Amino acid sequence: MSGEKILVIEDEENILEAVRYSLSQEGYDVYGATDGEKGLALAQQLKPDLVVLDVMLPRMDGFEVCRILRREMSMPVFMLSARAEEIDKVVGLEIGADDYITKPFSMRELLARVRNSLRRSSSIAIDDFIRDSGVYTAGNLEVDVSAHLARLDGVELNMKPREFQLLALLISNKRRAFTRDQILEELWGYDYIGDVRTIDVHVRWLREKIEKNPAKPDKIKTIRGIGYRFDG
Amino acid sequence: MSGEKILVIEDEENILEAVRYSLSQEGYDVYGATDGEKGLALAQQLKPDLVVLDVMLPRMDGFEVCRILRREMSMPVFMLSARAEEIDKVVGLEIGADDYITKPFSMRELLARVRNSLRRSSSIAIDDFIRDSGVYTAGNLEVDVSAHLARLDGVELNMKPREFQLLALLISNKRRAFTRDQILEELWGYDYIGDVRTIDVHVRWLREKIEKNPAKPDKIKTIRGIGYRFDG
DNA sequence: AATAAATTTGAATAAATAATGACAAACAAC
DNA sequence: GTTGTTTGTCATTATTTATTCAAATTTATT
Repeated sequence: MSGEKILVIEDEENILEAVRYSLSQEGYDVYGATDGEKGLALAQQLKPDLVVLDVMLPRMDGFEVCRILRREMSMPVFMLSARAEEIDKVVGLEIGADDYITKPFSMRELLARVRNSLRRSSSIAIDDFIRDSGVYTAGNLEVDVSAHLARLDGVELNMKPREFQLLALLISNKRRAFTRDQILEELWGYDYIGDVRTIDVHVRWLREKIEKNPAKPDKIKTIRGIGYRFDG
Repeated sequence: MSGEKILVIEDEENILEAVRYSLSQEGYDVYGATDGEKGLALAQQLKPDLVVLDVMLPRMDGFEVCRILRREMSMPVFMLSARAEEIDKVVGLEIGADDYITKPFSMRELLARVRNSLRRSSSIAIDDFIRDSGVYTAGNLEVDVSAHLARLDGVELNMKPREFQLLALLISNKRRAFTRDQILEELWGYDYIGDVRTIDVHVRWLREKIEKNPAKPDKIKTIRGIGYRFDG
């Protein structure tokens, strides 16, 4: 099982190890370097899919490494820094990092951002449906994502924002089963704290609008033990 | 019913008790410690599923405890801190907690986060091959893991969660014989306590759905003395 | 063919999960 | 602010599924 390669450049061993461990758990191949020069060399050799880069590094600081990386390669770069101000100083420098994460950060946050960033480029991606301006249809249902509009038998449905998001997510990934957790993370965001059963309720409302018989849905199917799936 | 073990390390008795009480109510087995050293010792002995850790502790501060825990074990660690500034003070020091919660926090928030975190880590085993989202076929049988769907002669089968997991495991490892123990470990988790004969029963349900003649199976073969094997 | 061991099958019970309905909180528009 | 709308939570009910156990059957071995 070969995951994507991530290079972590960080001089504090504890942080390096913690990050390395968490990312490995998620299935990535993680490589580490403890100073800027080594990190840069390793990056050039490995061509990782993503780089996590501390700002304060011995031998060559994170900004410098980032600048060079940016000249040569195009993977996402995440910068870690001790404090917000430290980053503020250089934001004007237009280093070109893709994301800044300030210490102390939670692993949860880092993982979520990495996941988000890499998802785009991976093949089993969830459609980035907000930018996606496609029109999806399924039987008598028609969903125009960019127009933010859904029609049933040609008549416009009055949808609440959440409902529409949910519908858009599901219909733009027909026949893919989503767990409630995936839906929460996708629509509510990784840091949302809430009850997964909320999803059930939204699904119910959605069904009332788009299903002929909401109790026997033929569009949004329940996958017991998993979640929901849109069947054309 | 044995809930998951949670260790709370917090020197303020009120908070400790409040947290302990709330978590117990949710069905977790909660243990408490009032200073860093005791907490660390208890953690090493208990191997809890999650640790809630105050930043300011007598005898050994939270970051130190976290660092050591991180080196030795891999459970999620939640850090509690008085305020954002308190964390700022130690910025540059060690990090690596899974989540930070700043005081004053609501019990509801803590509970929700704990619940989320544990839910996530407990469903990793199953996700393992859900992530492996191929489509497998064997004769007239077709299994689409990402859609969580199986078809026989083109018609959709109505599968129970466990049945599907079992089928997915077997068919994605055609011609490999699994012992009942391996199956249990793979699908139920290594720490599951239960009768291995349960597997037989699930195999039976499965055969009834996918075999022409369940008594003379040509897909899921019994390997006497060993277990089962999927033959294409 | 008899015996022992393992598996299949059937049925009962326990447990888990989802649908539903009612309510409360958050948010936006006025 | 007040009103109305949207969103999220919670408890209840209904349903489905998992598990265990024991009896019947099959298979291997002597």
